[in-house]
Amino acid sequence: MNIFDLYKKKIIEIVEKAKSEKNIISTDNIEKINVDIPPNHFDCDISTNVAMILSKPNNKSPIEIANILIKLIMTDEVVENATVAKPGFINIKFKSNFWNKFLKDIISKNTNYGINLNENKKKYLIEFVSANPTGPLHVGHCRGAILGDVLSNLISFNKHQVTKEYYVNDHGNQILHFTKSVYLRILEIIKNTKYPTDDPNLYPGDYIIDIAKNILKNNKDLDFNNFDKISKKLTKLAVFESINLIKLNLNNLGISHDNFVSETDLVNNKEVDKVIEKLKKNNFIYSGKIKAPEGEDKSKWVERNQLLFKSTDFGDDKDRALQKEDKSWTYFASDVAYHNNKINRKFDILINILGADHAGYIKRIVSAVDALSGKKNKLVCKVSQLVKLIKDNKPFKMSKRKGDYITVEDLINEVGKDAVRFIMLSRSSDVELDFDFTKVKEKSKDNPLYYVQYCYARISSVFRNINKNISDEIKIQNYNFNYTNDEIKILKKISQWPKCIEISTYKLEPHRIAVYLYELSSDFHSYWNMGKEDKSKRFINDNNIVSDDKIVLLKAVSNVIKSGMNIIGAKTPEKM
RNA sequence: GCGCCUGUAGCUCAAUUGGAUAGAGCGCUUGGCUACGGACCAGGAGGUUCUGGGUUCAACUCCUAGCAGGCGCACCA
Repeated sequence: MNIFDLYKKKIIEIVEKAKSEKNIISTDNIEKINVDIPPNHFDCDISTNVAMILSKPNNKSPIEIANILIKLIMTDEVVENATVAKPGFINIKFKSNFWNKFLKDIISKNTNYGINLNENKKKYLIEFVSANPTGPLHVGHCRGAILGDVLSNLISFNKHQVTKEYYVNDHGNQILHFTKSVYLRILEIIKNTKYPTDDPNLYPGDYIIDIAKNILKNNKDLDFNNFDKISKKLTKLAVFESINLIKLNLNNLGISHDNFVSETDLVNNKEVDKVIEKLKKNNFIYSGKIKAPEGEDKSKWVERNQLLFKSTDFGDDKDRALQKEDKSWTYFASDVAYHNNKINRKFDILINILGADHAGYIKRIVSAVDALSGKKNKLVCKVSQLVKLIKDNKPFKMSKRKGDYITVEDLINEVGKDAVRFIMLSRSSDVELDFDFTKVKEKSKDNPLYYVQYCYARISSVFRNINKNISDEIKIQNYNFNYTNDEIKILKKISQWPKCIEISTYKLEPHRIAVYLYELSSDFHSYWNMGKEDKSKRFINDNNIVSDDKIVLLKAVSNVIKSGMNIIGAKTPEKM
């Protein structure tokens, strides 16, 4: 149960009652009230701003309103005490039987505790990674990949339906250069011709050689004498190899997509032509010229007459080109077709995860979705900022020219999948992230993954000591315990879990989960250490028994850590 | 020139969708292992939340004008 939602309803009931008894006149803005967590130094469990909200419509001071309301709040059977604080907050402390009810409920829910069932179930499509299929994933792709995956976990944790999709840009010039690179590596193998290293269009990485070898191995009767004749076939083969490489990388990160949608297929199926027609009909397309941006060297600018989409109608700074000079479609044009395809599949919410370097692309694609759906379909774009790699306090540089960038594989081999996932989520995606190799490998408080896992392992060890398993179901007859303030501190933290889930989902900010788990672990470690001086706070007593109230507490903490780590996609080992 | 993101303790970052006395880790400093797991804990010092204006009972949060850093701004994808 979400005690904040629950008590908000209660407060509204109380306000209605006060109105019917003519103690207050107006309940305007009542939907704006909050039930929140009070700051630590107050000895209470929840607080509400209701008096401040009702102050104006009733033409009374918040303190006056609060004093009227606390009399009614005090009559609630679960309330021990209600007080009014400075600007007009009402602080409420529960009787200890309240926490018993709370615990009984969350223990029965197991790892389902925290699911937000207030919303109607929706169909989500989340597109993420979508890296060019020209080689393995590198660190730059990693953060967005994890962000997308964890958002999917979060959304499906809340019982919505999620489809995870990867858009394969297997069309256009980049792919042509890529195919050419593979081709030249093949020639290098079968004809011993030297691979040109000075052509900046060609891909330098050694993995191209592996792709060439694989293609040769599986296509023994293919004739490689004429590039133009086999380029289409070769592109298909090379992209296939590349995507397999990427799938492997993703797999090692614990990520799997439901669909891979091919750009070439969209073009071949004439979906681009169709969507252009649709936009033309609705008057969003014209033939015109784009002006050079201010402040840049305009001498090299070539003005061309081309097919443009009126993205400025939707707030973009310029209209966007759909067709190249040779009349082939631009990347944007086929992406518009792809998004039309998404709209036709009737999702409620579309989400795209993009890297910081593509942030400038958002307005035009959102504009396209607005135009195509008549603003009925919403596309939400989430940007993940750069990751700065640091080793021994020095930045770690990669050179794209040499193709010596650090791959996802390198990263996982160095620090492990779970650490990569947890660290990438430990900060808001809006800020650049320092990924410090040295620290991530440390097994200390510097490393939040271990800190949280250690908490779970400690709980496991208690169960192990009494010959039980942490995942065993527990059966308690009567929830009739008296928790101390130190224990209630942990319970209060646990009570915030549904709120954490709700906000993380609403704002698409999964880092809040990592932060929360760290804080919960901190509260737990703190309590654990109290047991050193105060035996009553140890979980296992002198007779090697764990009392029921402590079992329940342990179980509640471990359930939340378990489900949080499930969402993040990191393991919770019972021993470390 | 324009757009997006960021600016909070010496450093790296949080801050409950506008709440009360802005919190963690690292670093500095004092203390705690015969211990249910010390991969841990308790205490101390450290702040004009980049600046100015505005909205609000209430602003790190929203609006506005600046400053600084990052990313981007053609038919690349």
